[in-house]
Amino acid sequence: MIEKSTYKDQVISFIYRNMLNGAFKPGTRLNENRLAEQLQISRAPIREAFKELSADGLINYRPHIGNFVVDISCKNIIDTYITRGVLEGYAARCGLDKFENRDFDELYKMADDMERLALSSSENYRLKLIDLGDMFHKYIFSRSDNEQLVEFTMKLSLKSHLMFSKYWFKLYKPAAIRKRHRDIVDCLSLKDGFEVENIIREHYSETGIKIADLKKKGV
Amino acid sequence: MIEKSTYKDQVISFIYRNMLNGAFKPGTRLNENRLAEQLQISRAPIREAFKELSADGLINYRPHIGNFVVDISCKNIIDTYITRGVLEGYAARCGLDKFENRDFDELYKMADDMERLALSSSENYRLKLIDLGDMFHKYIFSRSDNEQLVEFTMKLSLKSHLMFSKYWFKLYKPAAIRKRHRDIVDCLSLKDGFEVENIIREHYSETGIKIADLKKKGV
DNA sequence: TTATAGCATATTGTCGACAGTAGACAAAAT
DNA sequence: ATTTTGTCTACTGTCGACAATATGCTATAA
Repeated sequence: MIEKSTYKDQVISFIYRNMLNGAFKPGTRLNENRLAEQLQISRAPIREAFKELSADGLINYRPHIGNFVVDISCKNIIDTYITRGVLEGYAARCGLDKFENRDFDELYKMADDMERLALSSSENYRLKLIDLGDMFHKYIFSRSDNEQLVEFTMKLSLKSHLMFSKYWFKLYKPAAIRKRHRDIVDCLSLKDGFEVENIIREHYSETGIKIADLKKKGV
Repeated sequence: MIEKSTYKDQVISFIYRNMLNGAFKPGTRLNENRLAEQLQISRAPIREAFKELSADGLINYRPHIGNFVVDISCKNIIDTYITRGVLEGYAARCGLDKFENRDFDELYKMADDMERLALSSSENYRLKLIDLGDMFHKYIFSRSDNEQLVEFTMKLSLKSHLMFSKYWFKLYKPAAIRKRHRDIVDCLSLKDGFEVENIIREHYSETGIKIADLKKKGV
């Protein structure tokens, strides 16, 4: 299906790109006039884009003052990951009955591919690794059949993707990446809802703490 | 402190009020021009308000078509309450250590007051009951010290408040309201995180199912 | 009669201009 | 020297008008 695109949507993806490539660093002020001039459009669609980004928690809006790329504290990073773990953990538990053997095969394969990608030093492969990680987790929480749960989970996914993806490849060794994800699949295949929630919560809170740590050290 | 208010904020609370009093029923189209004329302002602040309401999941935005008060399906009602239970349950678990005896006294008192208010037939007391219910739960999840968690929980709180508060007084008998909430406090005071999560999840999923049921019967 | 193409109308999307506010700096008062 | 007051500027908030789009209606063709 062909997507209809307004200026607002293009502004949003423009800002996404700039956040990802580091042009819009945390704390940066996003000036309406400058952006409008830069993109050769009026301020209206810029403002609409800001509202949406603000709702997703990616920029910080202060009335009469302006919009700023969110600058997340260490505590907030951990909170975000913990919350993500709670949501995805429960989502996985809900969808547990729907997983079949071919799902586990697929997920194991993803975990193996992650290791392979992580072993490469190419920038391009690194990006693929990040995408694959997103896919892995989305595969898991999407089974829940609870729209509200999925919506929140994806919101946090987007946030951590844009804010922290630059850290991800520094967190774990390739073999550890594989193991951490295979462990989740192992747990899923045992169909023990309680343990599934636990391991996914652990998975995220551990990562959150590591990223907060990296940030504190000012990487 | 003096509150500064823009037109956008006033539009938002105008729409809140109308959703609560039933003037803007689920599915209603919100026409920009009409609202602008009605409130004697331009369309700009109206559109800004829409963006914010849409982000909170209270209205539904369809590009190039318009904005509509969300019309939630029965499944979606249940999903919303289940998710709320998951979030508040975990938040309560996180803040469990911070609860002291005087907190439990306070919470028990709230539960008792709820019964008293529920016994009255006055419209005004009914509204107070709803507020007290919100306070009770907020008292619990606010202890978590996890901003992200609290943010999501409050979002769902707002949503269910605006969409379903008209149903609440039909759900349980006054004595049951008291008991259901006292049970939660009992559980909190035992400081068993696992059980706390469970009882709060139950609390919400049960309510979600009941409301979905009422809606299906077309009350 | 039914299907399709084009027109009409209402509504959203975008524009450029102006109004109002926050924050910085300079001037005045103590 | 320090605090207060006034002014100036850059920015956000709001405006009314126009452009683009969706949808229903009508006319035409099969």
